[in-house]
Amino acid sequence: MTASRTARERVRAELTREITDIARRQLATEGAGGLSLRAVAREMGMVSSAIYRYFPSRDDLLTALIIDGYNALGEAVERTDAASPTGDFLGRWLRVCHTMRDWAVSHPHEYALLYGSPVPGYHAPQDTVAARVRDVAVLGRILTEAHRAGAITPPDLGPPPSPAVVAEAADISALMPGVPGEVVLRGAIAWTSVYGWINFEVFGQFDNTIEDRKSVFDHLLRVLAGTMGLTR
Amino acid sequence: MTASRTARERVRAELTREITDIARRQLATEGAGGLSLRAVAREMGMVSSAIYRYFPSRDDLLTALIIDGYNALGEAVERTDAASPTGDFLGRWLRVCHTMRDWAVSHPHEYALLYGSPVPGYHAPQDTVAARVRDVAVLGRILTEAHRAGAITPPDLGPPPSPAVVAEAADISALMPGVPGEVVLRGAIAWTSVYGWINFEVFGQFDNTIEDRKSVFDHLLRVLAGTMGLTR
DNA sequence: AGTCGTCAAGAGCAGTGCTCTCGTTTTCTT
DNA sequence: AAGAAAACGAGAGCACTGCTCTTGACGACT
Repeated sequence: MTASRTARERVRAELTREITDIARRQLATEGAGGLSLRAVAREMGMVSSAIYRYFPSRDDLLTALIIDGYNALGEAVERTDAASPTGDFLGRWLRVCHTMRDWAVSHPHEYALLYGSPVPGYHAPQDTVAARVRDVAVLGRILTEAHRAGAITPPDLGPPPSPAVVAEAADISALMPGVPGEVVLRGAIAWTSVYGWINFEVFGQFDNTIEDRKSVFDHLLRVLAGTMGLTR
Repeated sequence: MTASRTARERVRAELTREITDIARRQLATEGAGGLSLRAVAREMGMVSSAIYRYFPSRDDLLTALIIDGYNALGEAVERTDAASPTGDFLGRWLRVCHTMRDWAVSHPHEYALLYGSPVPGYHAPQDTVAARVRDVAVLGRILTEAHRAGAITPPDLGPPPSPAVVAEAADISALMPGVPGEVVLRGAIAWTSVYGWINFEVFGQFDNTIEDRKSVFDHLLRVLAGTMGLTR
């Protein structure tokens, strides 16, 4: 009985997947604004209204693509970290961040969907949060393990954060049990710096200014490791 | 003679200004994607095709808004720095960056136009570069003057940058004559970190995570000052 | 076997950027 | 001052978008 029901659901799942695949291809070439439900339908040989059986609106399609994007990025990062020697904390930090940058550079439009300006009229639903934290969770794990191994000694770079500021980062601290608040904040700073760089690079702010961006990015990562006090 | 000619050009300039004003208001409420030439024309009591006498395409209107945005941000930053005591380099750094963040938070859609993902199908023409460097020029001035005053002693945060990496930042170095390459790079890193934070904040990445963002941002700025070696 | 839900298709609505044409008005030239 | 030239607003129209509603056919469950 489930077989027949599955028969229908299978073709439905397949069509849903085909829609997202075509949409992702359109997204990669045209960008988020150029994503057109009618064009997707045309490419599938369907009529435009039929798409709405699978995605109630354009925003729902975008949401699916966003979740897929977070998962693709998160999976790439997780795989990189899993392939690294556990005790090489500095190396893990460098490789993980390079993976993030590589992914962003090779998927600029998808990256823009995740970390660029929100699409007009679109507000991300809660469904995305689970997939969104995969990359920051990896950083948290690296810092936590490095701290346990005594590989973190943050340098003195000015006045320590006030308890109120430390408290503000409580949600991030939850990802790094046992790590002191100052180190958590340094990690968050490094995190925003990395994405700040990637944003600038992907969105063209370095055009005609910096050419060998991977090398400068690598230097950025090492300076950030220094500010976090990640020594090995 | 110029009076009569000016008569027409004056009304033209006035209408052009009215168009950009209405467009900016639309941009502020709807975002870049919701900017509609027809809606602007409607609000002016014109017919849509008349707008094209003033802006050949929607992209040209966007370009005008982008240039205006860079100038508004740059002017705010310059005014802040001009009002600060010249020798208070750390204070200038803090105030200038807070001004940038304040502007971004209070003009999120305009900010998104400047530093978010590029508008679909839109490629910034060269006209924007002159206005775009006003804020980074201010940072360059602060660092240059601080360096001359001996207020910069960058801490050791790992291996120094290779000559090749320093050479990549030549265009940025040109803004800071006499400043050593390592400091220039630290400055560029701080710069990308600041905008990385602002991006995260404006684009909603800190929602339900960090509440008192100004305070944490202030801490970020002080850590970055320490990274640059800006001590006073 | 009959009923009910799912589906693709088509027409249609309101909106968009943009083009072209047509009189009118203003400016420049002779 | 008169005529040529340029600029202008209005209107119709094209191709496109997201989305809704209805219709008729097919497949699934009682």
